[in-house]
Amino acid sequence: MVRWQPGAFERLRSAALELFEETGYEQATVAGIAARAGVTERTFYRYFADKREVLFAGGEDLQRLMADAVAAAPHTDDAARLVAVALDALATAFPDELRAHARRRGAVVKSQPALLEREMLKLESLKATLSTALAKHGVAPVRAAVAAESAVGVFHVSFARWVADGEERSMAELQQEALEELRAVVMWV
Amino acid sequence: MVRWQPGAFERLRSAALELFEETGYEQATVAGIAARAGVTERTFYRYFADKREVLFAGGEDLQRLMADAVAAAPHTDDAARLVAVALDALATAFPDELRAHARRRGAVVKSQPALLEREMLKLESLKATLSTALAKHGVAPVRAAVAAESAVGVFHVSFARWVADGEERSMAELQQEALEELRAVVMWV
DNA sequence: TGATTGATGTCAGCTTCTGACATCCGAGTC
DNA sequence: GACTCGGATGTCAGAAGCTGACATCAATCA
Repeated sequence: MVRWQPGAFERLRSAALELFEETGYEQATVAGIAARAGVTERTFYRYFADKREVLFAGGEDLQRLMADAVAAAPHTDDAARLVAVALDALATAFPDELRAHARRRGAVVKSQPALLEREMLKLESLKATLSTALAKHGVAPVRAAVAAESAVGVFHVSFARWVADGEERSMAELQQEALEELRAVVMWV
Repeated sequence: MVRWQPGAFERLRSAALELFEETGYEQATVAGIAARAGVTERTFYRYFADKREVLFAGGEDLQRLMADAVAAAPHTDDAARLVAVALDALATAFPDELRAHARRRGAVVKSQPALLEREMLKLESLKATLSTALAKHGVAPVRAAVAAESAVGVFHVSFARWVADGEERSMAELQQEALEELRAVVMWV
């Protein structure tokens, strides 16, 4: 009766993840996802820029969370301290309740280079945001850029471990450990 | 007369770069590139997996160069030393003669998120290669992963600067400087 | 009731990318 | 010189991703 039920966005996300799990990313068509969500293909593209993006919606929230945390940090140009603030903020975005869903999503992403590619672009965007945020605190450009690369690198490695089978430690713990490993490497030079 | 001139691969690469510069990446069609190179669209796809890839051919060489250098390094599990070896190897792949071409290519890549995305995937691949190479030397997995993230981060930042307008320093110098900045950040924690 | 606005549907069309098969050129063989 | 064989290319058809333009429907408010 009704032409459209509310929540098309969420329905599309769920439908896509399910279909990707069932048939594989490539086999699943946008038309198929849309049909499962009860809308047309055209509507899919009104919510998501492309087929891949349906798995990456909400990435801006993560950036804003991190950027706000750094911006609100006590005034300092100590890059290391600001990086710690950024990592703490990121950790809060991945509570244990989300791990099960993150694993499902991660399995799909890992299966397809095109999706890994998009994930890397999101991380690059995160790097750029962090670098800018650091620079606003007075960190010199090159130092800010390198710090952002390493910080997001720590996040990336930790996230991969957080999602890995059997892993139970929190993002905060894993990031702490990764950061210590980074220290151990750099100290030795 | 002749059905095909040798060197289709190089002709396609040149034609693509030129056309991208003239009309922009999105406006340029694969058919247009192929026509300019004197070949059909189908042949383009025999050389390059997709439209973007024409700007990234040769990435495997870079990986091999780095992997070989690390593999040939004196036996040690000192990650910092191995990272230095990897960065030195990477620097040799970017002599000043290549800078002009790298700038043209870089301008196109920077103009299009889809291309930036592919570039990030290549860097991710480089990270994976380095992480594996470090692990083969006995570096613990997490440490290897974090070290690879930071090392490729240093490379990335340095490469961006190397290609930037007005920059004249060598990749080796820029990487050295970036590495020192990284040290300064991490030391402070 | 009527106007307005936002979400959706419909449709046409371009482009990317792939599979299948035919064709041509060059190199070696007899 | 004729034959053959393999690699590179051309031809063709078609699926799927994506976009612009325009119509339609439902909720809201005047």
